[in-house]
Amino acid sequence: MINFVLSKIMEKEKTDKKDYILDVAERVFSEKGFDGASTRLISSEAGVNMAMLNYYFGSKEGLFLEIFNRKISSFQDILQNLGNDDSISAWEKMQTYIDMYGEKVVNNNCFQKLLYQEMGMNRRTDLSDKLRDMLMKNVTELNKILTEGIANGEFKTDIDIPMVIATLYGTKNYIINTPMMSSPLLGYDIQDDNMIETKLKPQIKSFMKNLLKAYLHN
Amino acid sequence: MINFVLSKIMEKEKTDKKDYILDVAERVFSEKGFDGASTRLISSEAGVNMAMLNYYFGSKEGLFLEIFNRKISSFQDILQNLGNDDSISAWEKMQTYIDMYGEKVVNNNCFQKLLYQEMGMNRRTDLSDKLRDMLMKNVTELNKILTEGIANGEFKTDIDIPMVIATLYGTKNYIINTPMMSSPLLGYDIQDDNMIETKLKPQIKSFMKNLLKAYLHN
DNA sequence: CAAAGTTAATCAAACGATTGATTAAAGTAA
DNA sequence: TTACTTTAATCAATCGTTTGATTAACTTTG
Repeated sequence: MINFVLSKIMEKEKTDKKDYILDVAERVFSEKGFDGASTRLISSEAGVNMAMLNYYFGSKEGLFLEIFNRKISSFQDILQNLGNDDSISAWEKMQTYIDMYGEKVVNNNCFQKLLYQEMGMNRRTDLSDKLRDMLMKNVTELNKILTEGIANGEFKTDIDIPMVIATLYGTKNYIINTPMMSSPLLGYDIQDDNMIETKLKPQIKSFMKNLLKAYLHN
Repeated sequence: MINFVLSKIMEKEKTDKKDYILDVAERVFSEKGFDGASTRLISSEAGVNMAMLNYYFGSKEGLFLEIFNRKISSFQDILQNLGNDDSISAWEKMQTYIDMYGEKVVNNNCFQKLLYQEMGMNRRTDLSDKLRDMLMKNVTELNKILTEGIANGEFKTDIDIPMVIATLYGTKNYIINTPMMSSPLLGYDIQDDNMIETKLKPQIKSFMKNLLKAYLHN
C-alpha cells in the first residue's frame, strides 16, 4: 500500500527511487542536522527499508555526500561568465545576479539550509572544501562585477566589497534559515510555497536592488 | 594533575567550576551541534567526570538549557528604552544600536552560533519560544526606531523595515557563523580574537552605518 | 518454448559500538 | 560526624551497519 503510494509519487515526479530518497534525506537532514537525523528516521520517512540506504549509498555519510554531489553541478553555472560580459553595465549585472540568485536559491531552501549548516560546522573535510570552492566561485564573480563597477565610475570608490557580498548572502540566509524569526518579522509564513512565490521572492529582489543601488551608486 | 591545571585556569578566570563547564559546553555545542556533541566529549574537554554533568545540570538537555539561561538575562537589556528616548534622532539611535550590537554580539560568537543553530532547527519547544521572544524584543525595538524615523521625516517613506532588520542580523550571522567563507572573503581570520577586535568590529560597524545611511536617508 | 541460472532489489533480524543516564562507593572539607 | 563532590563501573536504549533469506525480473540453456 505504501509502496503503491510511493510509486505514484515517484511516477508523478518523474524521478527514480534513489532520487526520491535523496529528496527526503535532504529535508530530514536540514531539519535535524546530520547527527540528529537517524538512518531509521530517514528510511521510514522515505518509506524504504533501512538497509536500502546502505545498499544505495554505502553509508550514512555516503548518503549525505550524495545529496551535495547531486546539487553541486546545477549550482556551478548560476552566473557563469556574467562577470566577463562587456555589453552591459556593472549595475545591470548586479541586478541580473540578484534576480537569478533570488530565484534559484529560494527554490532550494532545504538544500540552502543544509549547505550553510554544514559550512557552519567548519570541520576541515573534503566536503567542506568542495562546498567552499563551489560558493567561492559565485563570490569571485560578484567581486569581479563590483570591482569593475568601481573602476568604470559606476560605483563609489569607497564601497566595502566583502561586506556587500556578506550582506547579499547573509540577508537571504537569515530569512531562509530562521523562519521562526523571519516569518513573524515579514508578516507571512515563509515556509509556505505560495507565499515564497508571490511575496518573498519579489520582496527580496526588490529590496536588495534598492539597498545596493543606494549604497553603491554615486 | 588535570585538576590542578583546571583549578589554575578557573582561578585565573575567576569563575567557578559550573560556569567553566558551561563555557566549554557552549563551545563544543556550537562546534558539533546538540546531537553531535556527546556528554563524554564535553566532560573530557572540561576535564571533569561525565557524571558531573548530570550532577550539576540534571541531564544533557538541562546543560543545554542552562547555557542559554545564563546568557538570556545579559541580552535582555542591550537596547532597552533606546526606542523611547526622545532626546536623540532616529538615525542616532540606529548608530547607537549598531555600535552596541556590533560590540556585544561579536564578543559572544560561540553563543551566537549556537543560538541561531537552535533557532534554525525550528522545533516548537519551550526553549525555542523563549529564544524567539528574547530576540524579538530587539527586533521590536528596531522596528520602533525605524517607524519613528519614517514618521518624523528622517527616513524615506518607502523603506522595507523587516528587510532592513533581516539585513542587519543576517550580515552579522553570515560572518560569524560561516568563518570558512567570511575569512577568505574579508581577507583575515575572523576567528582570531585580535583580528576581531582590531579589524572586524570596526569594519562591521562602519559598513552597517554607511549601508543603512545610504538606504534610509532622504 | 520451458526449465535453469543469474541478477538486482528488498526485507526483517541481529550485530557491536556508542549514547545519555544511574549507581554505589570513595574522597573532601567543615 | 555530616554534607557535599567526585569517581569508576554499569545500565538500558539507540546508533549505523551487516547479514542471510526472499522476491521479482531478466538471461541463458537445452
